[in-house]
Amino acid sequence: MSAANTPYAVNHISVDSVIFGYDGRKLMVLLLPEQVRMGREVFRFRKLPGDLILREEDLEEAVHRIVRDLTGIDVLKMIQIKTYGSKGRTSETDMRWLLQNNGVTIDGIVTTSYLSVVKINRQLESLRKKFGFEWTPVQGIEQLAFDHNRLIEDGLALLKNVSDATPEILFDLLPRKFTIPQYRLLCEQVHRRHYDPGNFQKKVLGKMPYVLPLEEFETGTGHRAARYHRFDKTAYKRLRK
Amino acid sequence: MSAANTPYAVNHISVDSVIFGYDGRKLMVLLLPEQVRMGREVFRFRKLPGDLILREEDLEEAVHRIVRDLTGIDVLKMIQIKTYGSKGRTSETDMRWLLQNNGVTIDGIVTTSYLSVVKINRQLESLRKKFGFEWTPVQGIEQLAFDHNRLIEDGLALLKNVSDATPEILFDLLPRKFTIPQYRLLCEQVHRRHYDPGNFQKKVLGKMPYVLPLEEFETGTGHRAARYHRFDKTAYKRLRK
DNA sequence: ACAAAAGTGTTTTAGGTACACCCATGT
DNA sequence: ACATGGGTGTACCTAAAACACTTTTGT
Repeated sequence: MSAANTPYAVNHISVDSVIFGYDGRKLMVLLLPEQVRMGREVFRFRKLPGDLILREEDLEEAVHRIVRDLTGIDVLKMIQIKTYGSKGRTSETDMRWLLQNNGVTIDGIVTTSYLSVVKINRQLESLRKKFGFEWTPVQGIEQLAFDHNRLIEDGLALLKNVSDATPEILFDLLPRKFTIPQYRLLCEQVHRRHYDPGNFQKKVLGKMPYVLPLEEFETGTGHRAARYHRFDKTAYKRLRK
Repeated sequence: MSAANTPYAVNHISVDSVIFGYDGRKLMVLLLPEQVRMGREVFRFRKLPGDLILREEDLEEAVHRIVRDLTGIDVLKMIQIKTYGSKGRTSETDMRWLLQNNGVTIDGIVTTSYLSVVKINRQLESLRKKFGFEWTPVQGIEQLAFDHNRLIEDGLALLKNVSDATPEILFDLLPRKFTIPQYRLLCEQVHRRHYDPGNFQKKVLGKMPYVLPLEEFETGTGHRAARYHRFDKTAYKRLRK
């Protein structure tokens, strides 16, 4: 049904972004609620922020623009996860197949996914209310639109790999002031394993001199209060040179 | 200059494959010689095997087909490296911009690169002669067409990461019979570091029970002959379960 | 005999794990 | 007082590194 005169596939390109957040207890992923009216029925579902890229737009530019438009968030760094061809994919491609260009039917949509992380703070909470996005715990996520569950899995796997090579990314996820147990819980969720609390404490304090103790402690815990720490980016970069 | 009636980019998709080989001494990458006539002048250059994908074709299908067509090689496994947008890329996009579909100018070409490895054996050598591809040492590679130097860099980085998680890939690169020093040299080139020969030997023999010694030795070396070994896939898989 | 690389053995070091135990806080 | 998790100290185990030394081969 394609009207083009070459055998080569003609595609639109879309980008989807897997944005992780951490509320101090659980690793979360950012989702957008959507609804589609089909006659009398209304289907509700949630999806990752994403859209088609525009002419004259590079992939990275596009994902930054789209995330800003859909969530208000100006994400600093995007890491490419993977590209998914149009064949054998779910209804996302079908749904947008209608898009035509001067009678040339698009053969499909190729999707490239990106990983990013954000600190959940007051500013971000106000954006959440304004734009209506939602944080969902990565563990026990529901069935999502399209193949978005897979994108999240692949994104989480990449987050794990990246954080091995570049611990910095996990501190971008933590609040400015955090406790070692909070950091440990985050690591446990990213690496899907358990860490001994005592050993973890010692490793961080002994091997990560860019994690600095503050004179401030948690309150209202029902047990000994944990000390707050902060991530010193300058010391971190100096160490990595 | 685009005649389409939506703001969305319309692209062709191309795939390029970075295929590594190992001759027992040096890590090599497979390149195809090309020449383009521009009036009286003939430009010669080398490039990675790659082409545009066809309608109704998935990315992986396409890269397998293209590699088979261009080199005769039926590669078993392809690992996606990265996708490069069309904007700000070099002349590859320009060169093929001419491709049009019913008056709709394509906005650009998005390229996805794939990593693969092959054993250089007699069968492969005969394919090399038949299809005219060339093996080039990864170290000290010349300036290639388009952004192919970058693709190779990114491919090598991925090979390193993959081989950390899955040592098997390096044995796919080694000949069926190999010596421990050959394996060590390969690891040194992939990981860009030096290994102590004695320690390396012990690590392989002690921690990799799927590397089996043979009753066969190198000859004509000018020094003590190294023992040949082989990779036992069955034992390897059993261990990883 | 000698050079040169294969291969073995020994020692040291660093990092991870297990776990006992003390500390601080809310109920 | 007690439960709960924060945090410290100690012992142990394993893997990696350093390096001395022996073995084998071609010239």
